[in-house]
Amino acid sequence: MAEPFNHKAIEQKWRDEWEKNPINVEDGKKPKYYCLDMFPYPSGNGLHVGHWRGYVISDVWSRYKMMHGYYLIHPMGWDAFGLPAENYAIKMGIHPAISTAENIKNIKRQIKQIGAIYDWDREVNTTDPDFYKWTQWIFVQMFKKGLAYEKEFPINWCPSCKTGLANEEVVNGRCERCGTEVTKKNMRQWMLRITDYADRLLKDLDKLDWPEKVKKMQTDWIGKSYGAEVQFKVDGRDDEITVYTTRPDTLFGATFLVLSPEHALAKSLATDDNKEAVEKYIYDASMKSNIDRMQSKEKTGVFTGSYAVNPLNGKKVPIWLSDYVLADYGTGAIMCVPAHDDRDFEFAKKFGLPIIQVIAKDGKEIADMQEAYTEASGTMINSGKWNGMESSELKQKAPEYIEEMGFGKKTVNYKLRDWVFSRQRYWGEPIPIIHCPHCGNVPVPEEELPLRLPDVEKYEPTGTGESPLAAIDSWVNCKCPVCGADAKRETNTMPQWAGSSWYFLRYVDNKNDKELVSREKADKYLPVDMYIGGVEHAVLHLLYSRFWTKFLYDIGVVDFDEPFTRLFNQGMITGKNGIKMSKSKGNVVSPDELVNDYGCDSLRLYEMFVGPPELDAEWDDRGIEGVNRFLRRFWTLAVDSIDAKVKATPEMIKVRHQLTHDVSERIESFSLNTAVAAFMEYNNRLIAIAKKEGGVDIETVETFTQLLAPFAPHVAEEIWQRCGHGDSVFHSTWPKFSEEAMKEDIIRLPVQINGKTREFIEVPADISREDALARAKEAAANRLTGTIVKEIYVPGKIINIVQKQ
RNA sequence: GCGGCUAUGGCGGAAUUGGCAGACGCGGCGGAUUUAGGUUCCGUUGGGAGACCGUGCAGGUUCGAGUCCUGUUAGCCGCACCA
Repeated sequence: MAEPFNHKAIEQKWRDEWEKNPINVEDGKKPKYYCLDMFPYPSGNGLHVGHWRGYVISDVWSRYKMMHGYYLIHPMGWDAFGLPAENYAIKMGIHPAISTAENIKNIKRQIKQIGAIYDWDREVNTTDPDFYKWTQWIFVQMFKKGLAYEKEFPINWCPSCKTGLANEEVVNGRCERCGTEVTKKNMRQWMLRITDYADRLLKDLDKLDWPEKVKKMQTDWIGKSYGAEVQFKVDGRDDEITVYTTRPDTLFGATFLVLSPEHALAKSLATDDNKEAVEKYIYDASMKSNIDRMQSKEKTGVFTGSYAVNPLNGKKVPIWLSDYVLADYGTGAIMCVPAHDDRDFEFAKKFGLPIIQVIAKDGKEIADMQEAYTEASGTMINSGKWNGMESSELKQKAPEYIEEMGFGKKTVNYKLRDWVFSRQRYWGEPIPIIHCPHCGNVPVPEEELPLRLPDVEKYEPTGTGESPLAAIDSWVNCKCPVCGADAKRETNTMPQWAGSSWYFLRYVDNKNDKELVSREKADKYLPVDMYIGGVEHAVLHLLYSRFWTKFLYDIGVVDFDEPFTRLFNQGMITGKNGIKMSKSKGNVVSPDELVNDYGCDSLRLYEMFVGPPELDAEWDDRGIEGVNRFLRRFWTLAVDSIDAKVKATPEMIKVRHQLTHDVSERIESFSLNTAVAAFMEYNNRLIAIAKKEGGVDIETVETFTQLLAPFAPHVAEEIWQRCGHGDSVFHSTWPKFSEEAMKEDIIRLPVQINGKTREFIEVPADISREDALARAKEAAANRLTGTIVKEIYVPGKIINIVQKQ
């Protein structure tokens, strides 16, 4: 009898052994494979079983790749700057530098329990000056290229976090971090010109092996649209109003203009009669929060009293203000064609403005229009020289016509805004800029980087719009590096997304003090082949990283312009009833106890077994019993079989090939839950065989062990050693299967009568159609009472006999 | 409102190109071992007494539909006046 399975002893033994003799080593010949986890921010709550899942997925995949002969880049690090870390520090009353260090220690301990094959020599920490030196360096390069610039304008402001936010950080009008309603605040900001990259960010999505969902989210976020800008002269004045439209084909149907209340001309367009109402409307709009503005679906508006002239037909159209027109999209002004736009239709109805149809639906004008006809299909009517044209065609050509006629031009618009890059917080990379009264903004000289974050006593956000750094005179006051005059440092810090926008590059050369990454190492190890993490970063981190990578490509730091070739989003582990695990809900399941009771290998297996890796799964502790039972049963089978030394039977060989096939295929298609099911199924089969034969042959034990190794590395390594191997199972080559050897000789074929399964026949796998049908008819003779009208035989699958009574 | 995903036993979930629905596991039930409980092992487990019925619901295509098509409902996620 086998000795009992002692997970603690086995796991400890191999943990120590792998530490002493690392198994992932480069020999200069192996190709590289870079499998990356989204690195965690060091939260004070530690890891729960949901965090484990992603790390186990990436580790299974990494080890699987390793057994295919790759040298792995599989690093781990800490995203330790930013709001989450700082808010936690403030809550606990501990300096963020200290709390961050403590949390990293704890999480690192927990991550090590996973038994993943991380290369800790590559570890990075975004708060390490040796790391953020390069974050600052990238900013300086962007500044030099004109991609980082200062601007004063109303930005999103979180009153709770007391800092400005990027558009990407505002979710449904609330702060992405704390859920507080975001307000507007007019502030001087550092911006990054991500919009310069909009087209490339959009186009290059095509070459990525990413979930369609994420690509779509980025596409929508970038929001490219094609249309035209059209200039309308203000009647009786010199001013012009430029509108942006995607439907220039409907220009003849424009019966009024609407400007956003923030439009530069809004106030001055008001005639004396309307002045009061207009000013009140502008004021009211300025007091509305984003959420109010989003929630009030009912259109509001005010007439300015002024008119514009439709450049196409010379007609006077009234100019209105309304907050449904966004100030920061397009030109902040639109031409309204109520007949062919839902919003314009609603507005026109409410305020009694004329509706002119210019596209004939199904060849005629709509008699009693109840809703706008928004499709660009139909013949143009009421459109002067454009009459008779096809709308869809005109939509394409109109921008050029307008350009030729000289009152507008073809344009492309994006929803993507430039990245608000400064934060009025302490815990971030200081922006390396010096404000000189003579030279303007001057970057901190590169040789002076890193510009260290000074130690402060008061690190709480001030709420005044100034960073806590502004209070440190000795730090703020400096000399201009260009002219030597008294100057002041920029006191804003970078957002939490700065370090994570490029950290994956640093892993491959994390000790380089001359360069961000050496070109040699970048060429050798980058880009990331597989990136694994949650979907919550679809438009934040993943968009920013792509932007920074493209920039680094442009300045020659790296030779690729997309950082993550393949992306996998794992589903979330939730508590009962799909409720997100959180400390406040009290439904957090910690892995620590489970590791202690069942072992890391069992928990790893269970994490994979709970469901498809890409879908959310509800955690249920009880399920771990099942995988633990499997592991113990396999242990017994393996250890007993090693002793028994039985010879392989044809059945064992066949099962071994089938197992290899099934597991390989399921891992390859990322169906890790069914791969675990395959282990269990084949384990059951092999136990049954072993009962008959006194064990299974050593090669079958070895193969099973190799296949299991990515999932349960410790047990696998132990059994592998007991099979007589001196080297690690992870240095062995992934088992191969042969279709020939897998084949069953005799198969059980279902026989259907009129599509319903009635009988089964056992036949040779290569039986001919005639023989199969004959056997089927024989078996189902008493049911074949009618006339046979059709006979279907799908080899290896099914027989269906269709009869008529 | 628009877009996407999901819907299968008591539960988590399996089912290449349409081809035995419910693999695998949890839970349940019965038995063996045990002084007993737990463990372990064996058996059983969609519903129905049965003909049969069963993949959210209603149709359709097909010899055959969980899978394809049309419509519809519910839940989750994303976007949300982007002209």
